[in-house]
Amino acid sequence: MMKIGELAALAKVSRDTLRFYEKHGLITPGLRSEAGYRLYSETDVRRIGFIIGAKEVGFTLNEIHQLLELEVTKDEKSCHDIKHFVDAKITIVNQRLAEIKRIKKSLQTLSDACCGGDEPATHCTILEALSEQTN
Amino acid sequence: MMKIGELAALAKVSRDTLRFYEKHGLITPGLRSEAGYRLYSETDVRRIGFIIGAKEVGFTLNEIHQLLELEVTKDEKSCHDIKHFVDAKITIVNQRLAEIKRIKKSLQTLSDACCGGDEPATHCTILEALSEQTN
DNA sequence: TATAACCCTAGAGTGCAGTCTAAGGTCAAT
DNA sequence: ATTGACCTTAGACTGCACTCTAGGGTTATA
Ligand SMILES: [Zn+2]
Ligand SMILES: [Zn+2]
Ligand SMILES: [Zn+2]
Ligand SMILES: [Zn+2]
Repeated sequence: MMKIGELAALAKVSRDTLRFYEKHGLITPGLRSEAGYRLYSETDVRRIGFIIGAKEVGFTLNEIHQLLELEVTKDEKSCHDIKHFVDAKITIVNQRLAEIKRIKKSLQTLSDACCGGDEPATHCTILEALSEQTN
Repeated sequence: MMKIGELAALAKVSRDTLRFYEKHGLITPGLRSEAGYRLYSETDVRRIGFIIGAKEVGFTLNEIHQLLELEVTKDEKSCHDIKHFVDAKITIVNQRLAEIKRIKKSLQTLSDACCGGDEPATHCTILEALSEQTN
Protein backbone atom coordinates (compact mmCIF):
# COMPACT_ATOMS: atom_id res chain seq x y z
CA MET A 1 0.00 0.00 0.00
CA MET A 2 1.57 3.28 -1.05
CA LYS A 3 0.67 6.87 -0.45
CA ILE A 4 0.05 9.35 -3.21
CA GLY A 5 3.52 10.89 -3.12
CA GLU A 6 5.23 7.54 -3.54
CA LEU A 7 3.02 6.59 -6.45
CA ALA A 8 3.49 10.01 -8.00
CA ALA A 9 7.27 9.60 -7.82
CA LEU A 10 7.02 6.10 -9.26
CA ALA A 11 4.77 7.09 -12.12
CA LYS A 12 6.59 10.40 -12.66
CA VAL A 13 3.45 12.48 -12.43
CA SER A 14 2.36 15.03 -9.83
CA ARG A 15 0.11 14.25 -6.87
CA ASP A 16 -2.35 16.68 -8.39
CA THR A 17 -2.42 14.68 -11.58
CA LEU A 18 -3.27 11.52 -9.67
CA ARG A 19 -6.09 13.29 -7.82
CA PHE A 20 -7.21 14.75 -11.14
CA TYR A 21 -7.41 11.27 -12.68
CA GLU A 22 -9.46 10.09 -9.73
CA LYS A 23 -11.82 13.04 -9.96
CA HIS A 24 -12.36 12.28 -13.62
CA GLY A 25 -13.12 8.63 -13.07
CA LEU A 26 -9.94 7.12 -14.47
CA ILE A 27 -9.09 5.63 -11.09
CA THR A 28 -11.83 4.50 -8.73
CA PRO A 29 -11.39 5.95 -5.24
CA GLY A 30 -9.99 3.15 -3.14
CA LEU A 31 -8.80 2.65 0.40
CA ARG A 32 -7.98 5.44 2.79
CA SER A 33 -5.80 5.45 5.88
CA GLU A 34 -7.29 6.47 9.21
CA ALA A 35 -6.11 10.01 8.60
CA GLY A 36 -7.86 10.02 5.24
CA TYR A 37 -4.76 9.50 3.09
CA ARG A 38 -5.22 7.67 -0.18
CA LEU A 39 -3.70 4.21 -0.18
CA TYR A 40 -2.91 2.54 -3.47
CA SER A 41 -2.93 -1.22 -3.90
CA GLU A 42 -0.95 -3.19 -6.45
CA THR A 43 -4.05 -3.18 -8.66
CA ASP A 44 -4.28 0.60 -8.44
CA VAL A 45 -0.62 0.90 -9.29
CA ARG A 46 -1.10 -1.29 -12.35
CA ARG A 47 -4.09 0.78 -13.37
CA ILE A 48 -2.03 3.96 -13.19
CA GLY A 49 0.58 2.13 -15.22
CA PHE A 50 -2.07 1.43 -17.83
CA ILE A 51 -3.04 5.10 -17.95
CA ILE A 52 0.54 6.32 -18.23
CA GLY A 53 1.30 3.71 -20.86
CA ALA A 54 -1.75 4.64 -22.89
CA LYS A 55 -0.90 8.33 -22.60
CA GLU A 56 2.59 7.57 -23.82
CA VAL A 57 1.27 5.93 -26.96
CA GLY A 58 -0.82 9.00 -27.65
CA PHE A 59 -4.29 8.31 -26.27
CA THR A 60 -6.22 11.22 -24.77
CA LEU A 61 -7.72 10.85 -21.29
CA ASN A 62 -11.11 10.45 -22.91
CA GLU A 63 -9.86 7.59 -25.01
CA ILE A 64 -8.16 6.05 -22.02
CA HIS A 65 -11.51 6.18 -20.28
CA GLN A 66 -12.97 4.10 -23.08
CA LEU A 67 -9.96 1.80 -23.11
CA LEU A 68 -10.36 1.21 -19.40
CA GLU A 69 -13.98 0.28 -19.94
CA LEU A 70 -12.86 -2.19 -22.58
CA GLU A 71 -10.33 -3.54 -20.12
CA VAL A 72 -12.81 -3.91 -17.30
CA THR A 73 -15.33 -5.70 -19.49
CA LYS A 74 -12.76 -7.61 -21.48
CA ASP A 75 -14.59 -10.91 -21.15
CA GLU A 76 -17.55 -9.37 -22.96
CA LYS A 77 -15.36 -7.72 -25.58
CA SER A 78 -13.36 -9.35 -28.34
CA CYS A 79 -9.86 -8.74 -29.63
CA HIS A 80 -11.64 -7.48 -32.71
CA ASP A 81 -13.24 -4.64 -30.70
CA ILE A 82 -10.01 -3.61 -29.09
CA LYS A 83 -7.93 -3.80 -32.23
CA HIS A 84 -10.58 -1.75 -33.98
CA PHE A 85 -10.25 0.92 -31.30
CA VAL A 86 -6.49 1.09 -31.73
CA ASP A 87 -6.74 1.12 -35.52
CA ALA A 88 -9.15 4.04 -35.39
CA LYS A 89 -6.57 5.90 -33.33
CA ILE A 90 -3.87 5.03 -35.84
CA THR A 91 -5.98 6.66 -38.53
CA ILE A 92 -6.18 9.86 -36.49
CA VAL A 93 -2.46 9.78 -35.80
CA ASN A 94 -1.78 9.33 -39.50
CA GLN A 95 -3.80 12.44 -40.25
CA ARG A 96 -1.86 14.44 -37.67
CA LEU A 97 1.33 13.11 -39.16
CA ALA A 98 0.38 14.19 -42.67
CA GLU A 99 -0.58 17.62 -41.37
CA ILE A 100 2.69 18.13 -39.58
CA LYS A 101 4.66 16.93 -42.59
CA ARG A 102 2.83 19.47 -44.70
CA ILE A 103 3.66 22.22 -42.23
CA LYS A 104 7.29 21.20 -42.11
CA LYS A 105 7.53 21.25 -45.87
CA SER A 106 5.98 24.71 -46.07
CA LEU A 107 8.33 26.07 -43.45
CA GLN A 108 11.32 24.48 -45.15
CA THR A 109 10.34 26.01 -48.48
CA LEU A 110 10.00 29.37 -46.76
CA SER A 111 13.38 29.07 -45.09
CA ASP A 112 15.17 27.81 -48.19
CA ALA A 113 14.00 30.76 -50.28
CA CYS A 114 15.30 33.35 -47.81
CA CYS A 115 18.81 34.62 -48.38
CA GLY A 116 19.46 34.88 -44.64
CA GLY A 117 21.65 37.91 -45.18
CA ASP A 118 22.28 40.88 -42.96
CA GLU A 119 20.64 43.54 -45.13
CA PRO A 120 17.25 44.96 -44.14
CA ALA A 121 14.46 42.48 -44.65
CA THR A 122 12.39 44.75 -46.87
CA HIS A 123 12.82 42.24 -49.71
CA CYS A 124 12.48 39.11 -47.55
CA THR A 125 10.80 36.29 -49.43
CA ILE A 126 9.45 34.84 -46.20
CA LEU A 127 7.42 37.93 -45.39
CA GLU A 128 6.34 38.16 -49.01
CA ALA A 129 5.20 34.56 -49.11
CA LEU A 130 3.26 34.86 -45.87
CA SER A 131 1.47 37.93 -47.20
CA GLU A 132 0.16 35.96 -50.14
CA GLN A 133 -3.20 34.29 -49.81
CA THR A 134 -2.69 30.58 -50.33
CA ASN A 135 -6.39 29.72 -50.58
CA MET B 1 -13.62 48.80 -47.92
CA MET B 2 -15.34 45.63 -46.83
CA LYS B 3 -17.43 44.76 -43.85
CA ILE B 4 -16.58 41.98 -41.45
CA GLY B 5 -18.87 39.41 -43.04
CA GLU B 6 -17.35 39.84 -46.45
CA LEU B 7 -13.82 39.54 -45.14
CA ALA B 8 -14.81 36.53 -43.05
CA ALA B 9 -16.22 34.82 -46.14
CA LEU B 10 -13.12 35.72 -48.14
CA ALA B 11 -10.70 34.49 -45.51
CA LYS B 12 -12.87 31.51 -44.61
CA VAL B 13 -12.96 32.30 -40.91
CA SER B 14 -15.85 33.39 -38.70
CA ARG B 15 -16.67 37.01 -37.87
CA ASP B 16 -15.94 36.11 -34.27
CA THR B 17 -12.46 34.95 -35.20
CA LEU B 18 -11.74 38.28 -36.87
CA ARG B 19 -12.95 40.19 -33.80
CA PHE B 20 -10.91 37.81 -31.64
CA TYR B 21 -7.77 38.60 -33.63
CA GLU B 22 -8.46 42.31 -33.21
CA LYS B 23 -8.99 41.95 -29.48
CA HIS B 24 -5.68 40.15 -29.20
CA GLY B 25 -3.77 42.76 -31.12
CA LEU B 26 -3.15 40.83 -34.34
CA ILE B 27 -5.13 43.40 -36.29
CA THR B 28 -5.13 47.05 -35.25
CA PRO B 29 -8.65 48.45 -34.98
CA GLY B 30 -9.16 50.51 -38.11
CA LEU B 31 -11.91 52.54 -39.70
CA ARG B 32 -15.55 52.34 -38.70
CA SER B 33 -18.65 53.28 -40.67
CA GLU B 34 -21.06 55.87 -39.24
CA ALA B 35 -23.06 53.05 -37.73
CA GLY B 36 -19.94 51.69 -36.05
CA TYR B 37 -19.34 48.82 -38.48
CA ARG B 38 -15.75 47.72 -38.95
CA LEU B 39 -14.40 48.63 -42.39
CA TYR B 40 -11.38 46.79 -43.73
CA SER B 41 -8.96 48.36 -46.16
CA GLU B 42 -6.79 46.54 -48.68
CA THR B 43 -3.97 46.71 -46.15
CA ASP B 44 -6.14 45.11 -43.49
CA VAL B 45 -7.16 42.40 -45.92
CA ARG B 46 -3.54 41.67 -46.70
CA ARG B 47 -2.74 41.57 -43.00
CA ILE B 48 -5.47 38.99 -42.44
CA GLY B 49 -4.02 37.11 -45.38
CA PHE B 50 -0.67 37.10 -43.61
CA ILE B 51 -2.24 35.73 -40.45
CA ILE B 52 -4.17 33.01 -42.25
CA GLY B 53 -1.10 32.09 -44.26
CA ALA B 54 1.08 31.90 -41.19
CA LYS B 55 -1.53 29.82 -39.39
CA GLU B 56 -1.60 27.47 -42.33
CA VAL B 57 2.13 26.87 -42.13
CA GLY B 58 1.75 26.02 -38.46
CA PHE B 59 2.51 29.17 -36.50
CA THR B 60 0.56 29.80 -33.28
CA LEU B 61 -1.15 33.14 -32.80
CA ASN B 62 1.60 34.10 -30.41
CA GLU B 63 4.24 33.40 -33.00
CA ILE B 64 2.23 35.26 -35.60
CA HIS B 65 2.26 38.23 -33.24
CA GLN B 66 6.03 38.14 -33.26
CA LEU B 67 6.12 37.61 -37.01
CA LEU B 68 3.91 40.63 -37.51
CA GLU B 69 6.29 42.70 -35.43
CA LEU B 70 9.13 41.51 -37.63
CA GLU B 71 7.06 42.46 -40.66
CA VAL B 72 6.19 45.91 -39.42
CA THR B 73 9.78 46.70 -38.57
CA LYS B 74 11.27 44.87 -41.52
CA ASP B 75 13.56 47.73 -42.47
CA GLU B 76 15.23 47.41 -39.09
CA LYS B 77 15.38 43.63 -39.28
CA SER B 78 17.47 41.45 -41.51
CA CYS B 79 16.68 38.34 -43.52
CA HIS B 80 18.94 36.64 -41.03
CA ASP B 81 16.55 37.48 -38.17
CA ILE B 82 13.50 36.27 -40.02
CA LYS B 83 15.07 33.09 -41.32
CA HIS B 84 16.25 32.37 -37.79
CA PHE B 85 12.69 32.69 -36.54
CA VAL B 86 11.41 30.24 -39.13
CA ASP B 87 14.26 27.82 -38.52
CA ALA B 88 13.51 27.79 -34.78
CA LYS B 89 9.95 26.85 -35.64
CA ILE B 90 11.17 24.09 -37.94
CA THR B 91 13.08 22.63 -35.01
CA ILE B 92 9.90 22.55 -32.93
CA VAL B 93 7.95 21.01 -35.78
CA ASN B 94 10.64 18.36 -36.18
CA GLN B 95 10.27 17.46 -32.53
CA ARG B 96 6.50 17.15 -32.85
CA LEU B 97 7.05 15.03 -35.93
CA ALA B 98 9.39 12.65 -34.14
CA GLU B 99 6.94 12.39 -31.24
CA ILE B 100 4.03 11.55 -33.51
CA LYS B 101 6.09 9.01 -35.41
CA ARG B 102 6.99 7.36 -32.12
CA ILE B 103 3.32 7.23 -31.15
CA LYS B 104 2.34 5.79 -34.49
CA LYS B 105 4.97 3.09 -34.23
CA SER B 106 3.82 2.13 -30.74
CA LEU B 107 0.21 1.94 -31.82
CA GLN B 108 1.13 -0.08 -34.89
CA THR B 109 3.10 -2.54 -32.79
CA LEU B 110 0.16 -2.82 -30.46
CA SER B 111 -2.27 -3.42 -33.30
CA ASP B 112 -0.05 -5.90 -35.13
CA ALA B 113 0.33 -8.09 -32.06
CA CYS B 114 -3.42 -8.41 -31.52
CA CYS B 115 -5.12 -11.36 -33.19
CA GLY B 116 -8.26 -9.32 -33.85
CA GLY B 117 -10.41 -12.39 -33.37
CA ASP B 118 -13.94 -12.71 -32.07
CA GLU B 119 -13.16 -14.54 -28.84
CA PRO B 120 -13.31 -12.72 -25.51
CA ALA B 121 -10.42 -10.29 -25.08
CA THR B 122 -9.23 -11.76 -21.83
CA HIS B 123 -5.95 -12.69 -23.53
CA CYS B 124 -5.65 -9.49 -25.63
CA THR B 125 -2.05 -8.47 -26.10
CA ILE B 126 -3.05 -4.81 -26.44
CA LEU B 127 -4.54 -4.68 -22.96
CA GLU B 128 -1.59 -6.64 -21.61
CA ALA B 129 0.92 -4.32 -23.19
CA LEU B 130 -0.82 -1.20 -21.91
CA SER B 131 -0.82 -2.63 -18.41
CA GLU B 132 2.93 -2.93 -18.45
CA GLN B 133 4.98 -0.04 -17.15
CA THR B 134 7.14 1.21 -19.98
CA ASN B 135 9.23 3.55 -17.88
C1' DT C 1 8.24 20.26 21.11
C1' DA C 2 8.96 22.28 17.03
C1' DT C 3 9.85 21.78 12.43
C1' DA C 4 9.62 19.77 7.95
C1' DA C 5 7.57 16.97 4.93
C1' DC C 6 3.77 14.97 3.81
C1' DC C 7 -1.49 14.60 3.25
C1' DC C 8 -6.57 16.54 2.59
C1' DT C 9 -10.42 19.58 0.30
C1' DA C 10 -12.91 22.75 -2.84
C1' DG C 11 -12.42 25.66 -6.11
C1' DA C 12 -9.92 28.98 -9.10
C1' DG C 13 -6.55 29.71 -12.77
C1' DT C 14 -3.78 28.47 -17.04
C1' DG C 15 -3.08 28.48 -22.23
C1' DC C 16 -4.69 27.75 -26.46
C1' DA C 17 -8.00 29.31 -30.12
C1' DG C 18 -11.84 30.25 -30.59
C1' DT C 19 -17.32 29.92 -30.11
C1' DC C 20 -21.58 31.36 -28.32
C1' DT C 21 -25.06 34.25 -25.94
C1' DA C 22 -27.87 38.14 -24.93
C1' DA C 23 -29.51 42.31 -25.99
C1' DG C 24 -29.51 45.57 -28.98
C1' DG C 25 -28.66 48.78 -33.55
C1' DT C 26 -28.72 49.13 -38.94
C1' DC C 27 -29.79 48.39 -43.72
C1' DA C 28 -32.09 46.64 -47.93
C1' DA C 29 -36.09 44.88 -49.88
C1' DT C 30 -40.92 43.74 -50.03
C1' DA D 1 -43.94 48.94 -41.94
C1' DT D 2 -41.96 44.86 -41.15
C1' DT D 3 -39.13 41.16 -42.25
C1' DG D 4 -34.42 39.24 -42.45
C1' DA D 5 -29.71 39.67 -42.89
C1' DC D 6 -26.28 42.01 -41.23
C1' DC D 7 -23.65 44.59 -37.58
C1' DT D 8 -22.29 45.99 -32.36
C1' DT D 9 -20.76 44.87 -27.32
C1' DA D 10 -19.32 42.46 -23.04
C1' DG D 11 -18.80 38.52 -21.14
C1' DA D 12 -19.50 33.50 -20.50
C1' DC D 13 -18.40 28.99 -22.23
C1' DT D 14 -15.73 25.05 -24.60
C1' DG D 15 -12.10 21.17 -24.30
C1' DC D 16 -7.94 19.63 -22.98
C1' DA D 17 -4.89 18.35 -19.14
C1' DC D 18 -3.49 19.88 -15.72
C1' DT D 19 -1.60 23.29 -11.91
C1' DC D 20 -2.06 26.12 -8.17
C1' DT D 21 -4.10 28.27 -3.91
C1' DA D 22 -5.86 28.64 0.59
C1' DG D 23 -6.56 26.73 4.70
C1' DG D 24 -6.26 23.10 7.16
C1' DG D 25 -4.69 18.02 9.35
C1' DT D 26 -0.82 14.25 10.05
C1' DT D 27 3.55 11.99 10.61
C1' DA D 28 8.48 11.48 11.14
C1' DT D 29 12.51 13.32 12.94
C1' DA D 30 15.80 16.29 15.58
ZN1 LIG E 1 17.24 38.41 -48.03
ZN1 LIG F 1 14.58 36.73 -46.20
ZN1 LIG G 1 -6.80 -12.11 -29.49
ZN1 LIG H 1 -6.19 -8.61 -28.89
